[in-house]
Amino acid sequence: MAALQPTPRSPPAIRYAQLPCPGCPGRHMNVCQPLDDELQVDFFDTGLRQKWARRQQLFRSGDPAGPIFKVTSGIVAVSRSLPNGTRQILRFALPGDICGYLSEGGAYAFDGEAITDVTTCTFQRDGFDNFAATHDVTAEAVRRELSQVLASAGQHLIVLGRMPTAARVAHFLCRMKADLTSRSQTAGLVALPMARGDIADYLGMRLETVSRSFTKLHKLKLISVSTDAVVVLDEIGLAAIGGYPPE
Amino acid sequence: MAALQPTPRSPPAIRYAQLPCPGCPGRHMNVCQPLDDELQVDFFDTGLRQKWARRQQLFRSGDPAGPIFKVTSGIVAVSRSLPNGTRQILRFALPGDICGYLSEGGAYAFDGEAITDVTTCTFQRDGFDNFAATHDVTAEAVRRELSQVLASAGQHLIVLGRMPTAARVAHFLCRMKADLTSRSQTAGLVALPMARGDIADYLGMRLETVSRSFTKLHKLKLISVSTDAVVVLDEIGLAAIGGYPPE
DNA sequence: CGGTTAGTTGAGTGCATTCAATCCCAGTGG
DNA sequence: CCACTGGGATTGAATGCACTCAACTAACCG
Repeated sequence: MAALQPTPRSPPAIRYAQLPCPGCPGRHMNVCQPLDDELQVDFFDTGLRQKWARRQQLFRSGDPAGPIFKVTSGIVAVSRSLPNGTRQILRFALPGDICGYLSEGGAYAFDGEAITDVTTCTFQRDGFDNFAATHDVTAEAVRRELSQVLASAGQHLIVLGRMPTAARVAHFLCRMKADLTSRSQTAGLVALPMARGDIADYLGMRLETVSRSFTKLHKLKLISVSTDAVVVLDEIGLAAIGGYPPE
Repeated sequence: MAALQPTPRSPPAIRYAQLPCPGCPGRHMNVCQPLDDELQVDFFDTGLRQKWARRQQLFRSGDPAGPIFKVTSGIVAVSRSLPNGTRQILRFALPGDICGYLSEGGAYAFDGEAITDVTTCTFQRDGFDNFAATHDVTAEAVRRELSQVLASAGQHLIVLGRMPTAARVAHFLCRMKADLTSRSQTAGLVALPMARGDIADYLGMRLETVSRSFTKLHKLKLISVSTDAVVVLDEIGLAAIGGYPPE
């Protein structure tokens, strides 16, 4: 479990050098995207750049709610673990995404773990809130980000509740492909920086089943598999199995 | 399916008679709760009271995003159906809750169906947005409502992804009990206005399995079951099985 | 070259599903 | 008043999909 490897909570923090948002090139609606240059500098001046090693914990469910993290590179898994040792990953926060935002009774609502090496722009919570409170565009962007994440969680509920395992994997691949393509990617190549076990924890299945699903989709000539990437051979067919896009 | 019974989309709308929020007595953070009396009158003056029959659709995924609904009595299921006919209920909107808020590309993101007879306070979307834009407390309340729903969706993901069926049902009962207790309810009696099939669609299982789970929990002397209610006999034991509350 | 970690594959089990029968109860008409 | 009907709920039997446990392979690093 997490306790086995003592993870330093706060890596060295470097003050942002008043640069325009490095992770912003916008996949998503984004909390700093709508700001003009001057405001963006003000905003980022309240943030610190931090680097995190793979498998480090950025925040932990139950801990007093501290900073908010904007992922600028790498991937953070937002998750929660159950007493029996299993964990469920709720979402992967990609570059540009915010995580550690939700709190319940003054504590982080979920765990945040670096799936790859990660850099974040780290904001003090009250500074972040104050900025949002005094700048309408940011408040609006936060609202949109929340809506976005909520819609995505809704989709995820459908996947976990109503799809067989192969379909889940197919859906996941389509989703990753769509997410990555909007960030300029080579043809059908979908990078999979996360381990099989992480995908399993995201899709509510076992890593062996993830593996079997990959080979199954491979045998159907829909994808070509390697450890840390997948080539989508038949996007239509894959989307059909994965029920993607919705409807 | 839905097409079988032609459901009139817009039941007769009655203009709100400038009354204080009828559904507000606050289970939750609420979009009209934080307003002072005068503002609340202004706010509700922009809403219409509507009545909906059981199994009527308030809004439909894919339809142009129309009004936003505040449930004032009854229960609305927010769901999405898959091509194969199965559906997943994402949440039950109880009195005080907002639904129909999320949109994707100008269309409702999900379906909304009255599980019981329902009354709503219905707001035009842009009127609602304008009000939130010009009243900070409302904007803040919307943000909190979104956070609340998002945290709840996260919990739901854990249930669907990582819990066996009996635990899902136990969790569901604990949750319903907590929700209803905060709205003053008799001892251990948990009302279940929704059908078994609805519970199944919410918990990602079949109605037969829901039924079996009920009898299983009954045999463990944790609950006593009837069609439209459950008596919780052993709250501790039930919570233990259902992993509720989280952690 | 040995050791470690991640991934794949195989065999067997079990839990939830499917399909079908039965039960229960409220509503209705004889 | 009671038999009939229909929808919802429960129960039973059999199937199958995903899980568990275990062996094996591949890649990586010292």
